[in-house]
Amino acid sequence: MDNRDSVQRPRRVTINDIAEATGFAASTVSRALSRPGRVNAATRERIVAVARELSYVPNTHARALTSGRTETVAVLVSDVTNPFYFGLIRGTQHQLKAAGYAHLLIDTENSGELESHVLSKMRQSIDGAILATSRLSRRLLAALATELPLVAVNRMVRGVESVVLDSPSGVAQAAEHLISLGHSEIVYMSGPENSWANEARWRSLVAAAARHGLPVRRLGPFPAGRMSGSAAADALINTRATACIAFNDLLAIGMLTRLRERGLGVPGEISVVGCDDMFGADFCHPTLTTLAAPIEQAGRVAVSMLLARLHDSAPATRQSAVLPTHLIVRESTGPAPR
Amino acid sequence: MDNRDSVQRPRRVTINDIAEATGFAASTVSRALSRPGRVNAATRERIVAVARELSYVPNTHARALTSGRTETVAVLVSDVTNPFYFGLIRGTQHQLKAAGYAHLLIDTENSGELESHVLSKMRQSIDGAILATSRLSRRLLAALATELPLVAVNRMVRGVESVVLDSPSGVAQAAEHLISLGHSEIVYMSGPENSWANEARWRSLVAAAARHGLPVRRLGPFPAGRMSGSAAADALINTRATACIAFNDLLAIGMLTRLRERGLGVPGEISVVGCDDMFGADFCHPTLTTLAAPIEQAGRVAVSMLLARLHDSAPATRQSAVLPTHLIVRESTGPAPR
DNA sequence: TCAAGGCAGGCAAGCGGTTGCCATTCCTGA
DNA sequence: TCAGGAATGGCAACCGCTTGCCTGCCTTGA
Repeated sequence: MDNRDSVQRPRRVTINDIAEATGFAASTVSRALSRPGRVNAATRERIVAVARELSYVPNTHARALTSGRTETVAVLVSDVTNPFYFGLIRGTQHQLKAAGYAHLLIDTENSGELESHVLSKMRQSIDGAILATSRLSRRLLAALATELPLVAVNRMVRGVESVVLDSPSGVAQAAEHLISLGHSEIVYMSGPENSWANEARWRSLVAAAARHGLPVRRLGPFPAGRMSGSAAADALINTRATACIAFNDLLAIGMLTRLRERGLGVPGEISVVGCDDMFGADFCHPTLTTLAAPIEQAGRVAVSMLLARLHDSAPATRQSAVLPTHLIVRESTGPAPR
Repeated sequence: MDNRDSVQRPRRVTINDIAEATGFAASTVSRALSRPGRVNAATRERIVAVARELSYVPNTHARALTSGRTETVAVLVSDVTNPFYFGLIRGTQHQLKAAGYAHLLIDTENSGELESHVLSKMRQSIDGAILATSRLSRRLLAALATELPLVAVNRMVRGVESVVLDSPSGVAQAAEHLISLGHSEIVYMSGPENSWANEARWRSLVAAAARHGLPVRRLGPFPAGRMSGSAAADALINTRATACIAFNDLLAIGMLTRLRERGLGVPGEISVVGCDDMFGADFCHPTLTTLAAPIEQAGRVAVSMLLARLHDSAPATRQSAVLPTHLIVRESTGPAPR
């Protein structure tokens, strides 16, 4: 077969080359390499040695084709360039690499449609998927989970394994913090409506404020980007409230910029709390008080759960893991103005 | 074949199902789907209709196995969580998605070894690769390029297609800027030694300073992370210089933090210029004067070059593309102290 | 001593496509 | 009228690996 590429890819060494070199059948080579117990130890050693010598690399596609296993896990995030995902990407990546799995990172661009489309299209090329902040409906998510091993991050749905960050307790901490600083009303700057985390945060703020008999208000929804910060800040100023908790740090940082533009002092006149402690929260100005989430760990845990599911045929031991969050107080919060 | 997974993956529809349903041979179906010109228009329409009806999804692995094409491009970055890569990731992603290619993002963890290892292991699963800031040696890079279509970003090597950012002119602009502010010595805060961009920037700074008969100095190397900023700042303070250009924004932002800790005013006492205009450069404190690079565009261009290479059997029309950079002046630079 | 069973290895049938080559059919121009 | 060729479709051989099943042989234990 001639190759019209300018590039000549040298023929790769296959299992058959090893078979020929060792005198064993290809099937034996295959077993020696992927099912150690099935062949004689001496045979295996021999085969492994020759394989190494020829620098054999198994062909993923051939393997996937017959076995159905691809040793690949997809990680779906709604926006790769949202720094919030850093930790997640990092965590999943490490854990997957350690387990010898490939890491397929997919940006779903905040679209549930794209998300499910990708998932169905990819079904044959991945062993499982980790969905970070899925935009899918409960029903759809549950349905997908029956077709493909899935772990959701920051999304809790019956029938779907998940790892979630304990925002409720974190938001409660944030609320207490603001209340202890003398703020008498807390405004929640809402993120995208189809975000589970957004609703979870809002609900826990409502609950926390209720415990203190304080009013809360919700503004938004705002797209979860820095750009939305301006609109959010303007809306906040308009309420004359002195403290807010923003859906995430991106939004909070955007607000900080706008508040300064409009001459409002933070934390002098307004206190701002973010969520996620993402990259940048510690060097923006003023530095941001925020809810730190162990998101990298979440990634690791999610991978562990998924792999456990893939390896043991047993169904999940636990349906979901909850990771603690805690408040990091920086410069953006202070006493309420008198 | 029974399936011991708790999950039942329904048998997927194959090309044969379509063949059966339409009465054509599998080969015809295959052609209708992947080589439109090769079959009668009516036939193709019929087949495509049935395929859609059965919601047929071609099996990537089977296809890759026979054709060698995987419709997948790997994008290697030295650290996914370095915001500098945001634009690159985004740009490559869009362009690849538009072309129907899958985007395999790989973190090489700053290791050339890992980089070449991944590349050789992946050879059969990808059609080509885009190497962002490769840590590979010239020789190795050139060798790899003969085995696999490659486009390097921010790295120029004979025999390897590349898209580079015109740092020389950018650094020159930065130098002029500092000089015009009255600074009489510019210090370069060096990044990793094995970074091509690092050397390129240093060389152009030397050249620019020489044109003005001014001295330059180089400190470092410092790892390209925010953490290294402290060491860099301390080293800078020690030189008593009043202006520096940092290898990248990450380093510059790290320095800003440390300089403030040590009570040095920026830009009052020291001016700092970063490189890349990455996420955060516009909201750190003070906001960072930096060299903006159209990195997202670089990603797009890199993908275009690679795809052109993959599609036309013709060798590259141009070996490398150079993208302009420009200085964005923000708050971190100011007149030299008298 | 011999049946039963375990171990190790080989055979061959795929997995789901792609593609070189061949057979038909029909069109074209001399 | 007929050779030559384009258009269209089918056949079958793979691609590289996995795996169900079979065979031969060696252990074991009654």
